[in-house]
Amino acid sequence: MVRITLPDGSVKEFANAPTVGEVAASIGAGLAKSALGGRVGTTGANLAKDGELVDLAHPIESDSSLAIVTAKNRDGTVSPDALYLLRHSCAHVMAEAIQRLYPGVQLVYGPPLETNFYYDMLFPDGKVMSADDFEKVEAEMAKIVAENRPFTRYELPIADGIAKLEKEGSKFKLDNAQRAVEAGSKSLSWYATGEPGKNWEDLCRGPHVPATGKIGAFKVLSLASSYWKGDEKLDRLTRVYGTAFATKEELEQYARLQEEARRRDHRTLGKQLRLFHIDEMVGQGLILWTPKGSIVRNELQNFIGTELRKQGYHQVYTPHIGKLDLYKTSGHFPYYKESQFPAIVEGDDLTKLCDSGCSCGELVARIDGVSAQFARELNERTGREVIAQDRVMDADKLINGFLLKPMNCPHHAKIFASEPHSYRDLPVRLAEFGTVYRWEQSGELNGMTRVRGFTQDDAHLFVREDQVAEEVLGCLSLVKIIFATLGMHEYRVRVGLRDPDGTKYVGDPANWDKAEQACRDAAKTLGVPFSEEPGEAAFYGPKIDFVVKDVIGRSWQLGTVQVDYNLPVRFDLSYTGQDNKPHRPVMIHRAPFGSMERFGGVLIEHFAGAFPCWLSPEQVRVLPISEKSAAYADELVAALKARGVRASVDHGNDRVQAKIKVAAEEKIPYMAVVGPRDAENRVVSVRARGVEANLGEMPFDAFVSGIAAEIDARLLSGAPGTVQAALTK
RNA sequence: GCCACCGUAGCUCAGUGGUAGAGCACACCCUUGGUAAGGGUGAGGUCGAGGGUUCAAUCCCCUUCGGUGGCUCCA
Repeated sequence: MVRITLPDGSVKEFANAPTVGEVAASIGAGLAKSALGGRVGTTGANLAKDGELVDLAHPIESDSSLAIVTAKNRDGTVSPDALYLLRHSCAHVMAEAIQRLYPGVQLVYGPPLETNFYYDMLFPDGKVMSADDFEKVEAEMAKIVAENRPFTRYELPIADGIAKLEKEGSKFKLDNAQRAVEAGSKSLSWYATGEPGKNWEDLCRGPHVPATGKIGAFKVLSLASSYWKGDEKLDRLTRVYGTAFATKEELEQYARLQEEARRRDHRTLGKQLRLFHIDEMVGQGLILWTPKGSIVRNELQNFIGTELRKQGYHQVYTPHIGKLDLYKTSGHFPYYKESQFPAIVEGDDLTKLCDSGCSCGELVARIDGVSAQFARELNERTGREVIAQDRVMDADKLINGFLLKPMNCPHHAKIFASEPHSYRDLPVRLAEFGTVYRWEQSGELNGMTRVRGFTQDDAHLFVREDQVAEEVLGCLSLVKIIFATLGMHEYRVRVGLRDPDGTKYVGDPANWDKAEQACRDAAKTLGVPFSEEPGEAAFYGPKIDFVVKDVIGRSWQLGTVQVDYNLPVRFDLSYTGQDNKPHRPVMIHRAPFGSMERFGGVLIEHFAGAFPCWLSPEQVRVLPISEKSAAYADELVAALKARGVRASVDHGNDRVQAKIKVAAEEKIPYMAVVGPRDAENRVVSVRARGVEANLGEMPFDAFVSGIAAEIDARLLSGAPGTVQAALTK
C-alpha cells in the first residue's frame, strides 16, 4: 500500500504504486486533464524546496508527499514548475523541428531557464541558421504541437544505453550520458516525442509535460553561440533560444514585458535623456558624462559624501597612474596583466631597447621582472613565494614604467603608511571617488554597466583586528541608507566565504573565522535575505557583495565590502599598539555604489529615467501660457534658482500643451504652468511628472520653498512631504 | 577575444545596382493660445571607414572600425 499526502494535508491510499497521473485522476477529472507533472518528496517534505519534479507517468513507489503541477497554482499565479516542464518539452520540439529542417544537426544540451530555454547544437560544416529561419522553425514546431504526441520515457541499462549512443555516433550525447553515470545515474533515460523507435527521441533526464499539445504558446527568440562545455578550445555550438508558456496570453504578456524592458534600458534612456555618451573616437567602454548625467552623478556623490563625513571618513585624492613597483608590491602586476591597460614605458627607454635589438619577449620579461632584493623582502614579509624566482633579474636590466591604476587600494595603503599610527588613531578611513581602468574584453562591454574606465566610490579602512566587526557593520549601514533613499529593494546579498578545503587563502584561520562571522552578522542587519557562498571569498579575505538585476534580467554586482589581510602585509603596514610594539592593521575595502558608471546605469533603469526631484538634471520647468506671462515666469525661475533649484523657462512660442509634452518627455519632475491668472494671484499651477492632470494652484512662495525642501530631504517622487503629495492628498 | 546579426539626417527608422526619403528635433515666419503635439517655410546626409567587382555600388564581395545578443572573463 502506498500513502500519498497531498498539499492540503489529506492522505490518499493506493494498493499499488500509482502514477502521478493516476493520483490526479483519483482527485478529479478536471485535475487529471490539466495536470502537467508532479512534485514528490518524502512524506512531510517541503516540496517546493526538496521535492523532485517528475513526469505525470512517474510511478510513486513508497509513501510520499505529492503536489500535482498544473499551469496555474490554485491562487491563479503561474507555476514555475509548469513553465519548467513546458520549456524543457518545447526545447525537444524545437530540436526535432530544426533537425527536420537542417539534416545533420547534432544536438548537445537543451535546458529550460528562468524565462526561456535554449538548445545548443552543432550545425554541419557550411550550414548556419539565421533569424530569418525562425518562422520556418516555428511552423514546423506548430505541426509537432498540433500532433499532440505524448512524451514517452524509456530507460536502458547503462551499458546498452552507451552502446546505443556509440552506434548513433553523437559524441555530445555520449558525453552527457557519461557525465550522468559519473554523477551516479543507475540507468539512462530517453524521451520519445511519440512512440519509441518510431518518432524523434532524445537522451534526456526529463521530466516533460505529458504531450506536445500541452505547449500552449511558444516562440523562437534568438541565436547565439557557445562553446561545448564552455571551453573555447572545444566545438563552437549554435545556441538557439526560445520560450514557451501555457497560454498565448502569457506569451503576449512576456513580449510586452520585453518591450517595456527595452524602453527602460539605460542605453536607450541615456541617449534619449542625454545622460551620457560613448564615442567611437574616445574609445570603447569609456563613458562621457554629459551635463545632465553629470548632475545625477554629482548629486549621488554629494549624498554619499555627506554620509561619509558623518561616519568619520577622510577624503583623499590620488593620481590615475602609479609606478609598476607599486603594483608589483600589491600583486596586481603582472598577475592581472590581461585585464589591465598595458604598462606605460618612457619613450626614450623603449627606443634605446629597440635599437639594441631587444625582443618583445625579453621586453615583457624586463617589465615584469623585479630585483633580487625586492623579491626577498616581499617573500619574507608574506611568508610565501609570492615572487617566483624566474621573475628575478639584475637590477640594471629592469625596465621601469607606470600603470593606469586598476585599483585604488595601493595608493591608499601608501597614504596610510606615510605617517606613524597609534592604536588610538584607528580606524583610519580613507575615501576617494577613484577612477580606475581595466582592460575588459571588447565583447563584454555593455553601456555603463561594464566599461573600461570607471570611478569607484572607494574607501579603505585601516582597522585593528578587534574593530573589524564594527567597521564592516558601519559599511553596511551606509549601503542600507543608500538603498533606502533610492527606494531600491530588489537586490541580492552574497556573503563570500572561504572554501573549507581551499589552500589559496592568506591570513590566520582564526582571524578568518572572526571576519567571516562579522560579515555574516553584518549581512543579517540588512533585513534582506542573503546567501552564504563558500569559495566565493577573495584569497585575501571574506566579502559581502550586492547584486542587482538590470531590465534584461542580467545580474550586476554593485556595492562590495571586503576584508583584506593581504595588502597590509605586502605593504608592511603597521600601527603602534598599547604594548608599544608594531601591529598589523586589517584593511577593509568598500564601495557602496560599486562604480558611479554601473550604479548610474542601474539607477537609470531603476527609475526608468524618472529620477526623484533631488537627482533630476532639471527639477522644475516653468511654462508660461504666452509671452504676456514671461516676466512672471522669469521671476519664478529666479526665485527657484536662488534656492538652488535647477529650473528653466520654456519661452518657446508653442502652446502649453506642446510645452507640457516636451517637459514630460524629458521626465522633469515638476511643471509650473503660469498665466495671467496665476500672476494676478501670485500662485503657480503645478503638474507633477506621471500625473496627467493639473494638480492645482499653490502660492508662489510655498511652491518655491516646497520644492527646495523636497530636494533637501532627498525624497522619492510622490513620497509624503513632497509638493506632489501635498497637492494630491 | 569568439560566433551570429546590425551600421542610411542630431534621434527613431523607410528605401534602391543608375549618387536618397519620412516623422521628431533644429532655424525662420505666422499664431499669444490655460494643461500631453497650432500652421507654414527651410536647412541638414562623401548611406561607419578602406579596398574590390561593375559602364555605374548606399545596395554585391573582402577587410576594418563600432554596436547588439550570447559564450568566455570580471582582482
